[in-house]
Amino acid sequence: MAYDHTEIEKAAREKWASLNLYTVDFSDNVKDPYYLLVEFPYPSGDLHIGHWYAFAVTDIYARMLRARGKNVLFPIGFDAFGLPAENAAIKNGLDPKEWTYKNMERMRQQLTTMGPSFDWSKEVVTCEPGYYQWTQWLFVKLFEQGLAEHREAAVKWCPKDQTVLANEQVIDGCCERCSTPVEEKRLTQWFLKITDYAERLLTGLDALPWREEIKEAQRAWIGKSEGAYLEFPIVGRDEKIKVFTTRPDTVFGATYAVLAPEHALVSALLPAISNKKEVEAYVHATAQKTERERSENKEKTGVKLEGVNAVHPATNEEIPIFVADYVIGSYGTGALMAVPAHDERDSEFAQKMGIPVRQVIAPRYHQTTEPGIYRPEEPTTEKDGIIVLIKHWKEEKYLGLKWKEVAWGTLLTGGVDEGLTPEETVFKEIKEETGYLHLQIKQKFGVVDGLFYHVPKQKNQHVHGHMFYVELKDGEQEAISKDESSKHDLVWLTVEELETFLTPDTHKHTLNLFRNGPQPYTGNGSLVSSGEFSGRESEDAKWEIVKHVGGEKTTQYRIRDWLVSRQRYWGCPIPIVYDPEGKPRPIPKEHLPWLLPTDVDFTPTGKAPLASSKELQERVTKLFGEGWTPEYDTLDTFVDSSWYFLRYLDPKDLHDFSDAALMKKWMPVNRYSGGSEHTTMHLLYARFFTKALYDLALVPVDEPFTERFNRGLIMGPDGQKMSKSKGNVVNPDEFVQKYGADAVRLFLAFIGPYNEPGSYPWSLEGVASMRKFLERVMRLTERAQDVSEVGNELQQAIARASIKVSKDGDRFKFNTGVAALMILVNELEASVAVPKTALSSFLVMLAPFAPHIAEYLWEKLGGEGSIHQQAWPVFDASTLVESSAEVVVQVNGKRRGSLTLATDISEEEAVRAARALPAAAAALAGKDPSRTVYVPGKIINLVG
RNA sequence: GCUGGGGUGGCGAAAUUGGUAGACGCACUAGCCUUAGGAGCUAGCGGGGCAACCCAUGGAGGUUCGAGUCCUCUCCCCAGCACCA
Repeated sequence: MAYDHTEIEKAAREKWASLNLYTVDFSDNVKDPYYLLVEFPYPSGDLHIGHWYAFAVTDIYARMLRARGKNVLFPIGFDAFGLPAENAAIKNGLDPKEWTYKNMERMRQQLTTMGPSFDWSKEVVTCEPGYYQWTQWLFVKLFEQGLAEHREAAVKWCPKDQTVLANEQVIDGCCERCSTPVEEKRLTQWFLKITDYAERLLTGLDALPWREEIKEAQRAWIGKSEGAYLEFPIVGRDEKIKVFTTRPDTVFGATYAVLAPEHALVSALLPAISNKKEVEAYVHATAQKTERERSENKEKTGVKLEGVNAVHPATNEEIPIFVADYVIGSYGTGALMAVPAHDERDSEFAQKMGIPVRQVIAPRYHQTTEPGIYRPEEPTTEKDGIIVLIKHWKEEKYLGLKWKEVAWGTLLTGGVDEGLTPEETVFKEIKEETGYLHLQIKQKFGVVDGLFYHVPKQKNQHVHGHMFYVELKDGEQEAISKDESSKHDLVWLTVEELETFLTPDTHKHTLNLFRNGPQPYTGNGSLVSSGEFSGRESEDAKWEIVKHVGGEKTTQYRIRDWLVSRQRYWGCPIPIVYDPEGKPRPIPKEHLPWLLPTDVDFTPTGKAPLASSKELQERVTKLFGEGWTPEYDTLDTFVDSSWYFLRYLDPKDLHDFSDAALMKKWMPVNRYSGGSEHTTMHLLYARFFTKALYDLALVPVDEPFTERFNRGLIMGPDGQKMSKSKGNVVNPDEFVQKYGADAVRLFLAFIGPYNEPGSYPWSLEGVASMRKFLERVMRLTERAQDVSEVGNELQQAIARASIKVSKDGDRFKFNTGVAALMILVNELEASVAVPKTALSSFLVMLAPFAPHIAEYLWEKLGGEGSIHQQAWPVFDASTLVESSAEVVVQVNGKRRGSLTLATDISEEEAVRAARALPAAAAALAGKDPSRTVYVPGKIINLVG
């Protein structure tokens, strides 16, 4: 029996078609419904290996579930609107519609060669009026709900092609077609208010059993941050600068305010500004910058608004106002309070501009090295202290204190006594502890908090350490008390020596500030120089401070409203017309579908192609009257794909977008398989649509997809991403011709875990080995014979495979599923007789993976109907209960051998048997084990 | 930089609640069969050692009778976000 895969595959497909195997029966109320969804393809015209990976592997699961008695909906369609069709039109003068339909026809043929069990009767094509009229209807629903808005916004513009570009057409700030740097242009655009759903899109994630990776990517995209609005009045004016901050606890450290160049206040303040020209020039220069230039050059720039000042809301001090492009106009309020001591960007800007830095939070160190590890369980006393770095009067050396009682190297320290300032304490302590008399405080580094266990005093201390740098003027010294000199030795060290000498982290911190200059501290800690809040925990005092300065708690999201206008032809027309006043009006349902006109010019002219249609204008005039004008933009194709999974349930419905009863039964989608590139945009948009429609009572669920799996990527045979320029592109058709569709399916299933987004190299030998496996299966079938009873061991092997393969399918781990089938084949091959019944069970399990050859061999065995109508082999639990098992014998946790023991043996007997094992006895060297661990069926550990 | 996911043979990868590390396959080696083989069959295949054994899941510690799996630190790779206040 030769394996003529071409003939076998053709025959199998004809058989399935004649039996109409894959049309899902919506009226079935007995079987459990299961909705298995794969992202529908764009009809690019050529089916590549990635399509195979997406559809053929997911098909394995669809088939497996059907065999397991589920009523499976496994639909397919085309995401048929989009740019490539229009580019083909521009480049080669083809009609986008013809081009698309021709491609779809070709792709349907190619998809068929995979042998997938799609239910084609549910096919959805987004560019068909029967589909897009409902995209339009849903848009109108959102518009009526206030979720679609018409407003001005910046768009990407290619000056060379004279056309607006979609975000995804901008690669590294350049036009994807001509590599010209993209500019921004302001146009009135349609937005869907996804921001209204930001919080629900975020909290909804918690209950979804998706991989953390996917959920985190969505969380990052939504970008929630909690903070407050604070207001900084402008001296002598009515306007106030409203800022957003997540760190109101640092407000006392705000030493200037910054406005984004596009902030409305900048132009409002211009008359009052004395350096008006400079400010205007800066604002203009920023506006000229492309997105690329802004993100490339992270060097801080900005201009001070001379002649105007803001009032600090806590201290009432006047602080300067700057305009700087490191502030993003569209985030928060487009203005911020700058705290250079506690924000990296503000620190950088302040250093460049020479703006004062004010520390308001003390960095905190818990001592984590011996001696003096902080003991959180014991009480802690708080006090102020000093940490002083002292320079020698002649040499480049600094004073270290080497403690005698403990292995502790420090700078000079001391407690600040009642009534003394830290500065006074510096003079006092230096004199007392070292005897040096003449010195000068050169630098103050602010405050650092140290929490440590004071070994001599035997208690925890929390010291607010005021850091100083002091230079001795000369070596003149008076005698110090015995008491002082007995505690420590004075040593003069270089900076490098000091670094390893110092024990407490706070002292290392002091040295670091001396060597590297001020660094912003962005953590939490005790507040200092913060008026009545000084000494408080920054985190605890945060919201009280907001209240104190008259601020308002608020939450900001990074996610922006979804811009859905595209100045493109091949898309769903936006169902809007403008009345003579220019007000947008939704197109009434009776005029839907609002057809895409055909008399248009696609050549990029800087205007939307629909504007060139005479028919469209005539249509509007005829239906709505003189003075009414059409909307010329079309919808982003992500809108089309945000609800297609609802349409699959009722693709031909002329009266509604879907069927309420069917949605109730089939939604949410049980499992959605797709690519990781759709983790944020598509998945968020589809979730947003579902939630919005749920609120309109149009959809019965508020999350569309219960499970989501991102599949991996197939790389070229060289392990590199496939690309024409590398010449490593794998053409699936070649392999299908040579080895057959079943071998290709098996290999794709076997190549790696399907439940994680890894990348797997294609391998010629790998596909060939799957072909060999299938040939072995054929030879095995030839050996099959009628045997009255299947042996127990074979029965168990089949049961093991059945459980393993279905469990692995549920986890989307087809690689180990295939391995289990291979193991079963190995066992069948090894058995003297191959019972037909055993082989049938195997073929039913192989069928989801290799549907064609399984069908063929099923017939050879004389099976009735189609193998794809057969039930998955299910076994009684008792089949798997084994009377004996191999148990590993360990001595002190090391393997010394193994025993085959009855599973119901007592621990005592098991241990006796283990001790009788020569290797175990030798390892025990005649001694009795002090303890034994027995895990039945697994392990016996004798601990000596 | 931040967040998330990972590091296991020459390669793709396996490993329920902690319980024989490397299943299954590729490549490779030896042998058999064959006119021949890009076929088939048998055996081997983490490292060291004649062997008993010893060492091995990025590295260092720890918990445990027992750790790829749990904890702490650290290095490296991948992905997402990134001047988001």
